[in-house]
Amino acid sequence: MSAVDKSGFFERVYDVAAKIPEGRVTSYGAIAKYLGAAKSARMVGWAMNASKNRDDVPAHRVVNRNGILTGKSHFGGSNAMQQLLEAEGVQIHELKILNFDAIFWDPIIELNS
DNA sequence: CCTCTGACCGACA
DNA sequence: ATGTCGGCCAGAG
Repeated sequence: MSAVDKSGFFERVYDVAAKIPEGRVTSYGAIAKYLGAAKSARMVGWAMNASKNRDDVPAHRVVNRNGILTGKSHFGGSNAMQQLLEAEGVQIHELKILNFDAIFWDPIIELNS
């Protein structure tokens, strides 16, 4: 199996986030739970912060469990995060994903099938 | 080396 | 239903 080569929490987060299909979104807790550390959801978000060094990690597709673009503030200061998601066909209203339940991409389900 | 904080989530009162 | 607290890992001062 690929990935998990670098014994690091961040590397695993990058690996999962990089597999998020276009037009789909997931939550920090979902990734953390998939990694077996649901309580480390904060760390996932923080890993996203470091993901700025990784071009393969679409942090804009990762939101909180409310479907709100919490990390938007970290996305360069503007609503670039929402713009990116809308560009992929994700309907958002005031940083809130409308059909969040419909486009939600769960790594536990998708990667486990 | 020690301390604090951080893009969250779930439990409890 | 609303507010508060703990927890997890890693990096910066």
